[in-house]
Amino acid sequence: MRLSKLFSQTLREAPAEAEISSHQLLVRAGFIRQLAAGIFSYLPLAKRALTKIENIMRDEMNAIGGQEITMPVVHPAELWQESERWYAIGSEMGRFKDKNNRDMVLAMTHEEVVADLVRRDVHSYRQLPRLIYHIQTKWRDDPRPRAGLIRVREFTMKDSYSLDADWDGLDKQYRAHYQAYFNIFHLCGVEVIAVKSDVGMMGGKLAHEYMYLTPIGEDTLLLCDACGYAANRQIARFQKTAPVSEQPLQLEKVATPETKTIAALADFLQIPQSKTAKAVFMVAKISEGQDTAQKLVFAILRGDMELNETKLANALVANELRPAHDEEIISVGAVPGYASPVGIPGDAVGRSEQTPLPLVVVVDDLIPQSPNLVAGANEDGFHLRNVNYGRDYQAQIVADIAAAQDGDSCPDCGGVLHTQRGVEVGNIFKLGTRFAEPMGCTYTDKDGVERPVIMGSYGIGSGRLLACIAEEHHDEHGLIWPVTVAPYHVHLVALAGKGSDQVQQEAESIYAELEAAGLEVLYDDREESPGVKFNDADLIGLPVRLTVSGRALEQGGVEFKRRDQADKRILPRAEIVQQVKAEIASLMKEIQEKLVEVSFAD
RNA sequence: CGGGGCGUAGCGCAGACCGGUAGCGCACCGCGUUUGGGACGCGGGGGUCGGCGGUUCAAGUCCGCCCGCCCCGACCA
Repeated sequence: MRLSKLFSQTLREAPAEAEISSHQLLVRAGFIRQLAAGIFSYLPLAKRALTKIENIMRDEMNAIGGQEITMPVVHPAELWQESERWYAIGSEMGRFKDKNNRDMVLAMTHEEVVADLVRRDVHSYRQLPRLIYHIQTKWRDDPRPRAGLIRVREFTMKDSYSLDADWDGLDKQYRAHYQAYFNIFHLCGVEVIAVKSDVGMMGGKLAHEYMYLTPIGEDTLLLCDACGYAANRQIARFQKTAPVSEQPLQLEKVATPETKTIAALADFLQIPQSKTAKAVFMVAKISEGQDTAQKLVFAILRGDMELNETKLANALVANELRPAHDEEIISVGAVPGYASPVGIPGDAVGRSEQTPLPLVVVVDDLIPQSPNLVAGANEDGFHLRNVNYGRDYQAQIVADIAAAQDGDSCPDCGGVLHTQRGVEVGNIFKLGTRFAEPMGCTYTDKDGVERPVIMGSYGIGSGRLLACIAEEHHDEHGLIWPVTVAPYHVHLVALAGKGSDQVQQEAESIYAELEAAGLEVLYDDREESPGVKFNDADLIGLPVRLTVSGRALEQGGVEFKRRDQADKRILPRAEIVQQVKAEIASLMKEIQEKLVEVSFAD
């Protein structure tokens, strides 16, 4: 490809809104252009890199028995109503009506369509197991797209769906993906760790997320160096230190003016925060079939702990959770800043605007073991000493709802947990019968018994992966593509001044030779100064740079430089093709060697 | 959805407080010089100043409403 003909242009300065390196560099190097918030065009260089990423995914999927298909981007709403996700998912789902006024859905993912295909075509155990996958555009109207390609609304994803007759089969396909995904990320030059994750809107039994560790990541992970425990903060467990047991003492009201926070309370009473109870009010939407009930949630934790909303939502089986307004808190008889469940009837009903809201009290599982806590008195300016769970109040739900924090103890080995940020570049889910049951995907087994198909679903976003590669592989001058995903392998720079036809002719013939040898070459044939050409080469970041110049020709060849190394050397004119091929092969080998068997951590 | 910021040429920005002919750098086009790390000279093109409404003799500038984009939070297969 001649740079003079390429549809894109490098920029000296990145748009002001680009903050992270991958975003700035991909824009400056002419890979991507933004159309709207979270919606991007991919120019030729990006398209070529994406195609390589996707082909790596194809190879690995095919290697574990995958068969590529394509499923639609537009789905009839009925399918999503059958799975009930039409009701469970809010504004994130793109909905519109067709010309006949029928509700339609823009695909966020394809479990429903897979289920529909399966129930139409799969009837016998002889048709299982199967693995199908596709690479398709999805739409998720994310409340806040950000960080360039890391978090977008329209994106392309490779997703695969495993279909099995039994749970052992699912386990096999799950483990096959577990390893295949490590292979894909290693081949793309991105180190990841697999962490257990929340199953979220997918439902299902077990899920792992593949996290690329980076400070710009939006997920917080808890990692244990001692035993390797790794989990998304959303579900991370930790060992709670059991408090020293005490005889329950008598309730005692104490005046605590202007102490509406736990910190202020502990300070005022000169007690540790662990001797206080914290009340957090949320409003949960809980779907009951096609109806959605709202409940006012009164969550109680020890004062030294933070609420983990995902754990709370899971304990409630809620699809949505938001902080309660003060009026809603007051409507059940509690006082914001001085609230506690003591004296609030368990069947209390509050009001949100005009709607009655049933109350549900949830306490963290450490609370019943923690005696004589200080909690609010539901009276402005007063707290209660010696509040004891069971004696003074009851909860409908006792569960682990506390967030793990830096320095907490590892749930598996007791070691110290630390937090790190990461970007989720892929995930694998054991769906089980989450979609097969409601959508009627059944097959007949050997004994003539009808059984549900057991499903798994596995996704990798290709654009996000591209961004993570760029994030990982760059320096102050520009991108540094791993050879496996580089849009081209060789950046051929011709430094031909006017009146130096010889350099131009040599460059042209070297370009032709490289192309003829099957090498992928980006040839800078523009009339630009050397500085511009070198800077653009560094910015675009192809693995190998060849410079044809009068100086190099005098030394008998062309100058060779790897983008990831500083040193340069002259390749003899006659050996250019052969040596470049050898270099590319050795770069490929460097990456191939990173492929390792990763032990499966359940 | 809450908090904050920003919309002036393709990109980066000035002009706005204090209303009076819309500017600078880069990029782009032409000619010439230059060619190993973002060259130089001369000439040139490109703007509904995010939109609508208001105030005014006069609005990029003042007022109101709306839209878009970015950041923090909420949310998130």
